[in-house]
Amino acid sequence: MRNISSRTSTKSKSIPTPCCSKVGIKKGPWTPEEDELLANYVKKEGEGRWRTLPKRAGLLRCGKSCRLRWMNYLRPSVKRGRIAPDEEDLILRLHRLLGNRWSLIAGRIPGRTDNEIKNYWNTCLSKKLIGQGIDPRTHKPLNPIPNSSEIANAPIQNSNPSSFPLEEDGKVYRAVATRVSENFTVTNLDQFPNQVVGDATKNRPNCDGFDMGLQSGNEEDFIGNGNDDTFSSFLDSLLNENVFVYQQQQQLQQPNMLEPSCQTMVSSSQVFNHGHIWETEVTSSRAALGTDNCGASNGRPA
DNA sequence: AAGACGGTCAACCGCATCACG
DNA sequence: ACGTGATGCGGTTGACCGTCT
Repeated sequence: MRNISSRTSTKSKSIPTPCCSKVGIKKGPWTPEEDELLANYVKKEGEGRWRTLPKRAGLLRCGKSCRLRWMNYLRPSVKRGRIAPDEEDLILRLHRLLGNRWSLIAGRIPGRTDNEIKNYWNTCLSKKLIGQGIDPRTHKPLNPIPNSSEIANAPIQNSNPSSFPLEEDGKVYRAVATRVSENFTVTNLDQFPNQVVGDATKNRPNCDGFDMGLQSGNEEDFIGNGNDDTFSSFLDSLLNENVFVYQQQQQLQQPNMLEPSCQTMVSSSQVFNHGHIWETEVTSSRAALGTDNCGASNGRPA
Protein backbone atom coordinates (compact mmCIF):
# COMPACT_ATOMS: atom_id res chain seq x y z
CA MET A 1 0.00 0.00 0.00
CA ARG A 2 1.32 3.33 -0.97
CA ASN A 3 1.89 5.86 1.71
CA ILE A 4 -0.79 8.48 1.48
CA SER A 5 1.53 11.22 2.55
CA SER A 6 3.36 10.86 -0.71
CA ARG A 7 0.24 12.01 -2.47
CA THR A 8 -1.01 14.74 -0.27
CA SER A 9 1.01 17.49 -1.83
CA THR A 10 -0.18 16.82 -5.34
CA LYS A 11 -2.28 19.10 -7.44
CA SER A 12 -5.95 19.05 -6.65
CA LYS A 13 -8.43 18.09 -9.28
CA SER A 14 -10.28 21.16 -10.35
CA ILE A 15 -13.44 19.95 -12.05
CA PRO A 16 -16.35 21.77 -10.45
CA THR A 17 -19.05 19.59 -8.96
CA PRO A 18 -22.45 20.34 -7.51
CA CYS A 19 -21.46 19.59 -3.95
CA CYS A 20 -17.95 21.01 -4.06
CA SER A 21 -18.35 23.88 -6.47
CA LYS A 22 -18.65 26.47 -3.76
CA VAL A 23 -15.80 28.88 -3.53
CA GLY A 24 -13.44 27.89 -0.74
CA ILE A 25 -14.26 24.20 -0.83
CA LYS A 26 -11.08 22.22 -1.24
CA LYS A 27 -10.75 19.17 -3.44
CA GLY A 28 -8.14 16.58 -4.16
CA PRO A 29 -5.85 14.62 -1.87
CA TRP A 30 -6.09 15.14 1.85
CA THR A 31 -3.25 16.61 3.84
CA PRO A 32 -2.10 15.13 7.16
CA GLU A 33 -3.44 18.24 8.87
CA GLU A 34 -6.89 17.72 7.39
CA ASP A 35 -6.79 14.06 8.36
CA GLU A 36 -6.00 14.98 11.91
CA LEU A 37 -8.78 17.53 12.09
CA LEU A 38 -11.31 15.08 10.74
CA ALA A 39 -10.17 12.12 12.82
CA ASN A 40 -10.13 14.13 16.01
CA TYR A 41 -13.55 15.54 15.35
CA VAL A 42 -15.19 12.21 14.51
CA LYS A 43 -13.59 10.51 17.49
CA LYS A 44 -14.94 13.25 19.70
CA GLU A 45 -18.37 13.83 18.19
CA GLY A 46 -19.05 10.59 16.37
CA GLU A 47 -20.00 9.86 12.79
CA GLY A 48 -22.95 11.41 11.00
CA ARG A 49 -24.23 14.85 10.08
CA TRP A 50 -21.59 14.92 7.39
CA ARG A 51 -23.10 17.92 5.66
CA THR A 52 -22.38 20.22 8.54
CA LEU A 53 -19.34 18.40 9.84
CA PRO A 54 -16.72 20.27 7.77
CA LYS A 55 -17.77 23.60 9.17
CA ARG A 56 -17.90 22.31 12.71
CA ALA A 57 -14.56 20.57 12.34
CA GLY A 58 -12.91 23.52 10.67
CA LEU A 59 -12.41 21.80 7.35
CA LEU A 60 -12.71 23.35 3.91
CA ARG A 61 -14.19 20.19 2.44
CA CYS A 62 -17.64 19.07 1.44
CA GLY A 63 -19.42 16.59 3.67
CA LYS A 64 -19.23 13.84 1.11
CA SER A 65 -15.50 14.12 0.91
CA CYS A 66 -15.20 14.00 4.70
CA ARG A 67 -17.37 10.93 4.95
CA LEU A 68 -15.42 9.14 2.24
CA ARG A 69 -12.10 10.00 3.79
CA TRP A 70 -13.24 8.72 7.17
CA MET A 71 -14.87 5.57 5.87
CA ASN A 72 -12.10 4.54 3.51
CA TYR A 73 -9.01 5.69 5.30
CA LEU A 74 -9.23 7.19 8.76
CA ARG A 75 -11.58 4.77 10.47
CA PRO A 76 -9.60 2.81 13.08
CA SER A 77 -11.05 -0.47 11.87
CA VAL A 78 -9.72 -0.02 8.36
CA LYS A 79 -7.06 -2.59 7.66
CA ARG A 80 -4.16 -1.41 5.56
CA GLY A 81 -1.83 -3.52 3.51
CA ARG A 82 -2.05 -6.08 0.80
CA ILE A 83 -5.02 -8.34 0.30
CA ALA A 84 -4.14 -11.74 1.71
CA PRO A 85 -4.68 -14.88 -0.37
CA ASP A 86 -7.54 -16.02 1.83
CA GLU A 87 -9.15 -12.60 1.51
CA GLU A 88 -8.75 -12.79 -2.23
CA ASP A 89 -10.39 -16.17 -2.28
CA LEU A 90 -13.25 -14.82 -0.23
CA ILE A 91 -13.66 -11.84 -2.53
CA LEU A 92 -13.82 -14.12 -5.53
CA ARG A 93 -16.49 -16.28 -3.99
CA LEU A 94 -18.49 -13.37 -2.66
CA HIS A 95 -18.37 -11.65 -6.02
CA ARG A 96 -19.62 -14.77 -7.68
CA LEU A 97 -22.51 -14.77 -5.26
CA LEU A 98 -23.23 -11.08 -5.01
CA GLY A 99 -21.89 -9.44 -8.16
CA ASN A 100 -20.64 -5.87 -7.91
CA ARG A 101 -22.21 -5.33 -4.50
CA TRP A 102 -19.00 -3.97 -3.13
CA SER A 103 -20.40 -2.76 0.15
CA LEU A 104 -21.94 -6.15 0.82
CA ILE A 105 -18.70 -7.90 -0.04
CA ALA A 106 -16.73 -5.50 2.13
CA GLY A 107 -19.13 -6.18 4.96
CA ARG A 108 -17.99 -9.79 4.94
CA ILE A 109 -14.29 -8.99 5.00
CA PRO A 110 -13.24 -7.32 8.25
CA GLY A 111 -11.20 -4.18 7.88
CA ARG A 112 -11.62 -3.87 4.15
CA THR A 113 -13.60 -1.09 2.50
CA ASP A 114 -15.83 -1.33 -0.50
CA ASN A 115 -13.57 1.06 -2.36
CA GLU A 116 -10.53 -1.05 -1.66
CA ILE A 117 -12.21 -4.25 -2.76
CA LYS A 118 -13.61 -2.60 -5.85
CA ASN A 119 -10.17 -1.32 -6.80
CA TYR A 120 -8.59 -4.67 -6.14
CA TRP A 121 -11.19 -6.37 -8.22
CA ASN A 122 -10.86 -4.01 -11.14
CA THR A 123 -7.08 -3.94 -11.14
CA CYS A 124 -6.12 -7.47 -10.17
CA LEU A 125 -8.80 -10.07 -9.86
CA SER A 126 -10.75 -9.40 -13.03
CA LYS A 127 -7.56 -9.56 -15.04
CA LYS A 128 -6.51 -12.71 -13.27
CA LEU A 129 -9.82 -14.35 -14.11
CA ILE A 130 -9.63 -13.25 -17.72
CA GLY A 131 -6.14 -14.72 -17.85
CA GLN A 132 -7.63 -17.99 -16.66
CA GLY A 133 -10.28 -17.86 -19.34
CA ILE A 134 -13.05 -16.93 -16.96
CA ASP A 135 -15.47 -14.10 -17.47
CA PRO A 136 -15.05 -11.91 -14.36
CA ARG A 137 -18.64 -10.74 -14.55
CA THR A 138 -20.31 -14.10 -14.75
CA HIS A 139 -17.55 -16.34 -13.37
CA LYS A 140 -18.22 -18.66 -16.24
CA PRO A 141 -15.77 -19.73 -18.94
CA LEU A 142 -15.25 -17.15 -21.66
CA ASN A 143 -15.36 -19.95 -24.21
CA PRO A 144 -17.54 -22.55 -22.56
CA ILE A 145 -16.73 -26.19 -23.05
CA PRO A 146 -20.04 -28.03 -23.54
CA ASN A 147 -19.56 -30.40 -20.63
CA SER A 148 -18.62 -27.70 -18.19
CA SER A 149 -21.41 -25.42 -19.30
CA GLU A 150 -23.86 -28.14 -18.44
CA ILE A 151 -22.95 -27.53 -14.85
CA ALA A 152 -22.97 -23.77 -15.19
CA ASN A 153 -26.31 -23.72 -16.93
CA ALA A 154 -28.17 -26.27 -14.91
CA PRO A 155 -31.88 -25.64 -15.23
CA ILE A 156 -33.47 -23.40 -12.70
CA GLN A 157 -36.57 -24.98 -11.34
CA ASN A 158 -39.03 -23.50 -9.01
CA SER A 159 -40.72 -26.31 -7.24
CA ASN A 160 -41.10 -26.01 -3.53
CA PRO A 161 -38.86 -23.06 -2.93
CA SER A 162 -37.66 -22.22 0.52
CA SER A 163 -37.24 -18.69 1.69
CA PHE A 164 -34.40 -17.65 3.92
CA PRO A 165 -35.04 -14.50 5.85
CA LEU A 166 -31.77 -12.78 6.36
CA GLU A 167 -30.63 -9.52 7.74
CA GLU A 168 -27.39 -7.64 7.62
CA ASP A 169 -26.49 -4.02 8.27
CA GLY A 170 -30.06 -3.33 9.19
CA LYS A 171 -31.33 -4.48 5.83
CA VAL A 172 -33.33 -7.60 5.21
CA TYR A 173 -32.39 -10.06 2.55
CA ARG A 174 -34.21 -12.99 1.15
CA ALA A 175 -32.73 -15.92 -0.60
CA VAL A 176 -35.07 -18.32 -2.24
CA ALA A 177 -33.50 -21.72 -2.67
CA THR A 178 -34.88 -24.64 -4.53
CA ARG A 179 -33.77 -28.18 -4.05
CA VAL A 180 -34.54 -30.28 -7.08
CA SER A 181 -33.45 -33.86 -7.08
CA GLU A 182 -29.70 -33.86 -6.55
CA ASN A 183 -29.37 -30.21 -7.49
CA PHE A 184 -29.71 -27.31 -5.12
CA THR A 185 -30.26 -24.09 -6.91
CA VAL A 186 -30.28 -20.74 -5.24
CA THR A 187 -32.43 -18.77 -7.56
CA ASN A 188 -32.75 -15.58 -5.71
CA LEU A 189 -30.62 -13.62 -3.34
CA ASP A 190 -32.85 -10.72 -2.90
CA GLN A 191 -32.27 -7.60 -0.91
CA PHE A 192 -34.85 -5.16 0.13
CA PRO A 193 -35.33 -2.64 2.84
CA ASN A 194 -37.45 -3.93 5.63
CA GLN A 195 -39.84 -1.04 5.41
CA VAL A 196 -40.34 -0.81 1.67
CA VAL A 197 -40.45 -4.33 0.38
CA GLY A 198 -42.37 -3.31 -2.66
CA ASP A 199 -39.54 -1.12 -3.85
CA ALA A 200 -36.98 -3.85 -3.68
CA THR A 201 -36.61 -4.09 -7.42
CA LYS A 202 -35.97 -0.42 -7.97
CA ASN A 203 -32.54 0.81 -8.74
CA ARG A 204 -30.60 -2.21 -7.75
CA PRO A 205 -26.87 -1.83 -8.10
CA ASN A 206 -25.17 -3.06 -11.19
CA CYS A 207 -25.15 -6.81 -11.44
CA ASP A 208 -22.37 -6.53 -13.95
CA GLY A 209 -23.39 -9.24 -16.26
CA PHE A 210 -24.64 -11.86 -13.90
CA ASP A 211 -27.26 -14.27 -15.01
CA MET A 212 -29.69 -12.26 -13.06
CA GLY A 213 -33.23 -12.77 -12.12
CA LEU A 214 -35.19 -11.25 -9.37
CA GLN A 215 -38.32 -12.25 -7.70
CA SER A 216 -40.54 -9.32 -7.12
CA GLY A 217 -40.92 -8.39 -3.51
CA ASN A 218 -43.62 -10.70 -2.33
CA GLU A 219 -44.11 -10.43 1.35
CA GLU A 220 -45.89 -13.78 1.58
CA ASP A 221 -42.57 -15.44 0.86
CA PHE A 222 -40.99 -13.74 3.74
CA ILE A 223 -40.78 -15.72 6.91
CA GLY A 224 -40.29 -13.66 10.01
CA ASN A 225 -37.22 -11.61 10.78
CA GLY A 226 -33.74 -12.91 10.27
CA ASN A 227 -30.53 -11.96 11.96
CA ASP A 228 -26.91 -11.59 11.14
CA ASP A 229 -26.07 -15.09 12.29
CA THR A 230 -28.62 -16.48 9.90
CA PHE A 231 -27.22 -14.45 7.07
CA SER A 232 -23.68 -15.38 7.94
CA SER A 233 -24.27 -19.08 8.14
CA PHE A 234 -26.37 -19.10 5.03
CA LEU A 235 -23.85 -17.09 3.08
CA ASP A 236 -21.08 -19.29 4.40
CA SER A 237 -22.88 -22.35 3.16
CA LEU A 238 -23.40 -20.67 -0.19
CA LEU A 239 -19.73 -19.86 -0.33
CA ASN A 240 -18.74 -23.44 0.34
CA GLU A 241 -21.16 -24.76 -2.24
CA ASN A 242 -20.20 -22.05 -4.64
CA VAL A 243 -16.52 -22.75 -4.52
CA PHE A 244 -17.19 -26.39 -5.22
CA VAL A 245 -19.04 -25.67 -8.45
CA TYR A 246 -16.53 -22.98 -9.32
CA GLN A 247 -13.67 -25.38 -8.99
CA GLN A 248 -15.56 -28.01 -10.92
CA GLN A 249 -15.89 -25.62 -13.81
CA GLN A 250 -12.26 -24.67 -13.60
CA GLN A 251 -11.15 -28.28 -13.40
CA LEU A 252 -13.14 -29.19 -16.44
CA GLN A 253 -11.61 -26.34 -18.32
CA GLN A 254 -8.09 -26.36 -16.91
CA PRO A 255 -7.51 -29.46 -14.81
CA ASN A 256 -4.27 -28.26 -13.25
CA MET A 257 -5.36 -24.81 -12.31
CA LEU A 258 -6.44 -25.26 -8.71
CA GLU A 259 -4.56 -23.49 -6.01
CA PRO A 260 -3.79 -25.46 -2.85
CA SER A 261 -6.14 -23.49 -0.63
CA CYS A 262 -9.00 -24.03 -3.02
CA GLN A 263 -8.33 -27.71 -3.28
CA THR A 264 -8.77 -28.00 0.43
CA MET A 265 -12.12 -26.34 0.25
CA VAL A 266 -13.26 -28.53 -2.58
CA SER A 267 -12.46 -31.56 -0.54
CA SER A 268 -14.50 -30.37 2.38
CA SER A 269 -17.40 -29.48 0.13
CA GLN A 270 -17.35 -32.88 -1.43
CA VAL A 271 -17.56 -34.50 1.96
CA PHE A 272 -20.24 -32.12 3.05
CA ASN A 273 -22.32 -32.67 -0.05
CA HIS A 274 -21.88 -36.43 -0.19
CA GLY A 275 -20.68 -36.24 -3.73
CA HIS A 276 -23.77 -34.51 -5.08
CA ILE A 277 -23.39 -31.86 -7.71
CA TRP A 278 -24.38 -28.53 -6.30
CA GLU A 279 -25.21 -25.50 -8.29
CA THR A 280 -25.48 -22.01 -7.04
CA GLU A 281 -27.19 -19.53 -9.21
CA VAL A 282 -27.31 -16.15 -7.67
CA THR A 283 -29.46 -13.48 -9.02
CA SER A 284 -29.34 -9.79 -8.65
CA SER A 285 -31.00 -6.65 -9.50
CA ARG A 286 -30.70 -4.62 -12.58
CA ALA A 287 -31.73 -7.23 -15.06
CA ALA A 288 -34.99 -7.60 -13.27
CA LEU A 289 -35.62 -3.94 -13.81
CA GLY A 290 -35.07 -4.15 -17.50
CA THR A 291 -32.58 -1.34 -17.18
CA ASP A 292 -29.33 -3.05 -17.94
CA ASN A 293 -27.77 -4.91 -20.75
CA CYS A 294 -27.28 -8.14 -18.92
CA GLY A 295 -29.69 -9.84 -21.22
CA ALA A 296 -31.31 -11.74 -18.41
CA SER A 297 -34.94 -12.45 -18.06
CA ASN A 298 -37.10 -11.10 -15.34
CA GLY A 299 -36.37 -13.49 -12.54
CA ARG A 300 -37.17 -17.11 -12.11
CA PRO A 301 -39.74 -19.01 -14.03
CA ALA A 302 -43.17 -18.57 -12.56
C1' DA B 1 19.19 8.56 -18.73
C1' DA B 2 14.77 9.48 -20.09
C1' DG B 3 10.45 8.89 -22.05
C1' DA B 4 6.55 5.57 -22.59
C1' DC B 5 3.58 2.61 -20.61
C1' DG B 6 0.72 0.25 -17.43
C1' DG B 7 -0.81 -0.70 -12.60
C1' DT B 8 -2.57 1.06 -8.39
C1' DC B 9 -5.58 3.53 -5.55
C1' DA B 10 -7.57 7.81 -3.43
C1' DA B 11 -10.96 10.75 -4.60
C1' DC B 12 -14.76 12.48 -7.29
C1' DC B 13 -19.28 12.10 -9.55
C1' DG B 14 -24.00 11.00 -10.35
C1' DC B 15 -27.76 8.72 -8.85
C1' DA B 16 -30.83 6.05 -5.77
C1' DT B 17 -32.65 5.39 -1.33
C1' DC B 18 -33.77 6.76 3.18
C1' DA B 19 -35.60 9.75 6.74
C1' DC B 20 -38.27 13.26 8.07
C1' DG B 21 -41.32 17.20 8.06
C1' DA C 1 -48.69 11.70 -0.65
C1' DC C 2 -45.15 14.68 -1.57
C1' DG C 3 -40.87 17.42 -1.27
C1' DT C 4 -36.32 17.94 0.36
C1' DG C 5 -31.97 17.15 2.56
C1' DA C 6 -28.79 13.50 4.10
C1' DT C 7 -26.58 9.42 3.27
C1' DG C 8 -24.81 5.44 0.78
C1' DC C 9 -23.36 3.08 -3.30
C1' DG C 10 -21.06 1.81 -7.68
C1' DG C 11 -18.65 3.66 -11.67
C1' DT C 12 -15.08 6.50 -13.24
C1' DT C 13 -11.14 9.58 -13.20
C1' DG C 14 -6.56 11.03 -12.84
C1' DA C 15 -2.14 11.47 -10.20
C1' DC C 16 1.54 8.86 -8.69
C1' DC C 17 4.86 5.25 -9.10
C1' DG C 18 7.44 1.27 -10.84
C1' DT C 19 8.94 -1.12 -14.85
C1' DC C 20 10.12 -1.47 -19.51
C1' DT C 21 12.32 -0.06 -23.75
